[in-house]
Amino acid sequence: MHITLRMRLRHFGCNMNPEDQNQVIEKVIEDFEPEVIMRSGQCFRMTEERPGTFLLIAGSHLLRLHQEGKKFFFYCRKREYEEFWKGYFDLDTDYASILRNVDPSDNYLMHCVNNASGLRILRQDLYETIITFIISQRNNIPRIRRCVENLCRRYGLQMKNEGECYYAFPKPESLAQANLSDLQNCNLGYRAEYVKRASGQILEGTADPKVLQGMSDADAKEELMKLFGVGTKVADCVLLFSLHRTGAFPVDTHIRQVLDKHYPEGFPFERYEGSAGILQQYLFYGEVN
DNA sequence: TGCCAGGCTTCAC
DNA sequence: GTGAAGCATGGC
Repeated sequence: MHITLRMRLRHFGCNMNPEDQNQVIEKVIEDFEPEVIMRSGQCFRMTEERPGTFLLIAGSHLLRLHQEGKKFFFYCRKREYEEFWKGYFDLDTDYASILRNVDPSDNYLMHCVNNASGLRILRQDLYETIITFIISQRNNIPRIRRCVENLCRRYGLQMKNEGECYYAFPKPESLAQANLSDLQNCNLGYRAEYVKRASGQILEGTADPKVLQGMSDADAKEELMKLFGVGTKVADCVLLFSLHRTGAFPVDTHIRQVLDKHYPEGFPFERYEGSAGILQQYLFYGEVN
């Protein structure tokens, strides 16, 4: 498969500046399963084009990723891999060492961890994570994907990658100034107003990423919850999936059911201080897949 | 056809 | 501070 893409790469890259040219970056990576990540409900713009080949748009970046066992082929600029995608997928973190701390007598958690081997907590763009998880509320994942795609096609910048057109995630300016009924036409329903007003607040300086970075988890959560349409659950998702605060533990209807059924005495947060959010994601994956 | 979805804001008390 | 009501839409 990667041979075909290499040929395409040569075709499109023939007249390009080498700096702007995609390359095939080959890596052997442990504990990394793109399909599991795609189905984990963290990101909504990742698809499997064909078995083993994934297409992902994050912010204004586009990546085609091909997998052959533990060998991965990243089709992007080398610099983009180093400065963006490696961090995005959290590839410098040793997940095996984190998972070794899972209580072996906790059969359910052990099952979930083994069932979602290769899951990683992404480091997504702050604004994109805020908006996509505002859209996620009282919504199902197929419809969230459609809503986000509608939003990107309507308000995102059209980009080109070696002749291939795609839409970047919209900027706060675009969504803050958007006509409310146009936003509703993206099938956002009542969330359209949340998206518009939260975008306006972000433009005015609420939830500034530089400010959030210096805050404790609790203070950052409080700051995020100043955004219209962001409550405790969405704030926890942003803390976990964008700011990589791995102690954040979003509780939605699925996790509530898991906790009620498998942890009637309470989830052992004290054992997993600082990493409970990672385990939450394994529990979530087990529940929805 | 009806329930439910990675919940939130508003309002009454 | 707490609890109930209302909210858009489509997947299953």
